[in-house]
Amino acid sequence: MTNKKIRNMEEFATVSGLSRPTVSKYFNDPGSVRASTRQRIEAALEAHEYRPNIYAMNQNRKLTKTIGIVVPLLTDPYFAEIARNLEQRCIAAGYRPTLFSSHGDPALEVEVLDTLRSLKPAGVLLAPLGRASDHIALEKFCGDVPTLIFDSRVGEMGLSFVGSDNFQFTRHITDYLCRTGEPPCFFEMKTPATPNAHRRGQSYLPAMEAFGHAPNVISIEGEGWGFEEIGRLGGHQALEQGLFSTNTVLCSNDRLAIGLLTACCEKKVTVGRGPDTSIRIAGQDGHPHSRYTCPPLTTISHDYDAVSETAVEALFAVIDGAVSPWKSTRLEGRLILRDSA
Amino acid sequence: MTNKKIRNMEEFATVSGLSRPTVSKYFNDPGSVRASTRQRIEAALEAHEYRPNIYAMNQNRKLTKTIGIVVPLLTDPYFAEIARNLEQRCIAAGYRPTLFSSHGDPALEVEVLDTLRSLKPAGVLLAPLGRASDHIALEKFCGDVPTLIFDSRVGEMGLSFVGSDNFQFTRHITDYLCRTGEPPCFFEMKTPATPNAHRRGQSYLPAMEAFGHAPNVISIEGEGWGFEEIGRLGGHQALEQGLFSTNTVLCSNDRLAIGLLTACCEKKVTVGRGPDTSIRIAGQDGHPHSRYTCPPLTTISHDYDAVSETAVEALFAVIDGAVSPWKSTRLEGRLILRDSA
DNA sequence: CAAAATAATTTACGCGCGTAAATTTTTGAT
DNA sequence: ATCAAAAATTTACGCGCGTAAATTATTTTG
Repeated sequence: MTNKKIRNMEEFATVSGLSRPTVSKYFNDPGSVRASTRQRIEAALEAHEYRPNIYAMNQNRKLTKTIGIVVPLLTDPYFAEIARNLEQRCIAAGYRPTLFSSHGDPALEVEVLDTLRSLKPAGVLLAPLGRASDHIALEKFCGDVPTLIFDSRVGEMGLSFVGSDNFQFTRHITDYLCRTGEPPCFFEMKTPATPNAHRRGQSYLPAMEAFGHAPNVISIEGEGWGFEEIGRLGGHQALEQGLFSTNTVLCSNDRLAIGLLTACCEKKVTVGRGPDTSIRIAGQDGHPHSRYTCPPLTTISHDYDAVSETAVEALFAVIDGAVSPWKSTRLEGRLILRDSA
Repeated sequence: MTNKKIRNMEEFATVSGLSRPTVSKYFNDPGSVRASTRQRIEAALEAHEYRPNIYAMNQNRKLTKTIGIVVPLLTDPYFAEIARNLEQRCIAAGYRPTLFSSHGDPALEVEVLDTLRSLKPAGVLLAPLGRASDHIALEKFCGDVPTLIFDSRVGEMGLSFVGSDNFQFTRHITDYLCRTGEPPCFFEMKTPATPNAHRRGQSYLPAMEAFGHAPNVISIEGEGWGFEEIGRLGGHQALEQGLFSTNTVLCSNDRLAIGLLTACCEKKVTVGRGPDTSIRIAGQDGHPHSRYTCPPLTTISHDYDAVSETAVEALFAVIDGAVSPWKSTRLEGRLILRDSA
């Protein structure tokens, strides 16, 4: 490393013995310059540690190398995990991912989108809040920025949708529960935040019918994104009022199940599939925490990798110029058998 | 809203009947222009929806309005929660927070810092990985960017340190456990990732001594940030080999405790403080999930709000020109009594 | 080895804004 | 009404880079 510091691309071009436009080309696409030229630049890069000014770079580009990743609630490990997955794929593809959380607030979601718009991103991976989202604002944003919707579908917005097949989720785990014991009651929020929850509720009915069982849906009160607490309170109520008509409960999602497990614990109701337990509980999502509940939670898991890869690939294809009609891709879940059911 | 779109600040200044430099002043500090001028700008702002180009703005500023927030692992709800807290405080203060996670990887931590450097942030709130961090790279970064270290202290880096008083944490909860039952064993990782864990281990010994009890530290194997799994595996081993000399276990942190709870569940060891339970388990951190374990976890909680506020205030003070010597602020934790101990 | 194809260079302009200095206008107190 | 202080304006320059067009150098091909 030499002593004098490089201030701009002009100076850096000089020390590497090239012209500024050539160096500029390199930074915008290292593959667009001759191999020998590339080596000279990379050698100079190690010797002088220069990095182009991002702001000056992006000012004149209509599209940057930024990818926005937006999730409804980053404190939910499920979204944190999928965000991490997406983030790493973006980096691997040479983009600069930037992470945003709507924190469960529709107004904040719109603000995030406004911020994102001014960032001129090459594309955005957006998991919307769902029901509470400002649909008009979302639609408008999708018109301005190449946006791929994931996790929660809202209309036919954006380039495409990638998520999980909620019908398959519920059908599959209901099948399992029916085959291995009493048929499950369905434990859900009365006014769910996302359309996924609605689909799961819808799917429960025919799945039960196929086995000739009468469905029993317990819809509990509760607003917002504090699912564990909602599940816990609703669980207490359901247990007290004897709303569970069988000894098996399928929860609309894992966080609700975690709350219900806590309620059971507080009520001294033993959970599990053994002979000395009184209730079976299953969730849906494959939440990162589900492995560590007591007992460990039987659930049907998102295919995190496949969802992430499909979403990212679809977005990159469009960024690279592909034109394809809107479509919805829904991936199947994998049953994870543990002790709770 | 009128039809023609504003392309730049020049045009926006024209429609609002002002000069560009005045408008520029407004965007850099709305309070720096006369009230009547401010109103005219804000009226025009609503009528024409113009937003200054961030890239052009930041190009000529040596310091931007960006605040970098870096945590070791965003998929850990503890860090996600504190990041959310910090984020909102930054927004409230008129800054643009940008979130980064090192994902438990020292190399990635350095990359994040490099990215951050090129963002010319007004300041950075950094929770380092700790032991695994590249100390030289961190030190260098702190020399370039106003950086406040939080959560895990590493030397005397940056402007200051804000975190929790780990000595008080362990002393306090050990006291509680000693007073209410058998004295606790201490369950920890042999090679912890953060200095906090080390302090807690150190603090356990004198706390036990004060009660005249012999300490018993169980140090388990395990590398990385998968604390629950490490706790679970270590828990199985400890239970099988009878390493817990009393019926009470204090874990170095909540995630380890969650893993131990799972191990107990898998081994049919009943946890709680009732007469019909065989082991008491407590954690440390006030992890967002600790309320929903089975049984709910007794723990000593970080004061999330106070830590966040202190950190943010300290950083803003320096950004606003205050000069103060490096100092370490450590806030006390609050005991949260639940059913596990 | 010459011609064609490819890569690099030179030259030149503009992006959208920050910002400094000098000037004019407005404000608020006397 | 008068005048000093404060605010806004005008003027002018520069930041660091993208990018286009024309030119020159290098590599590849037949």
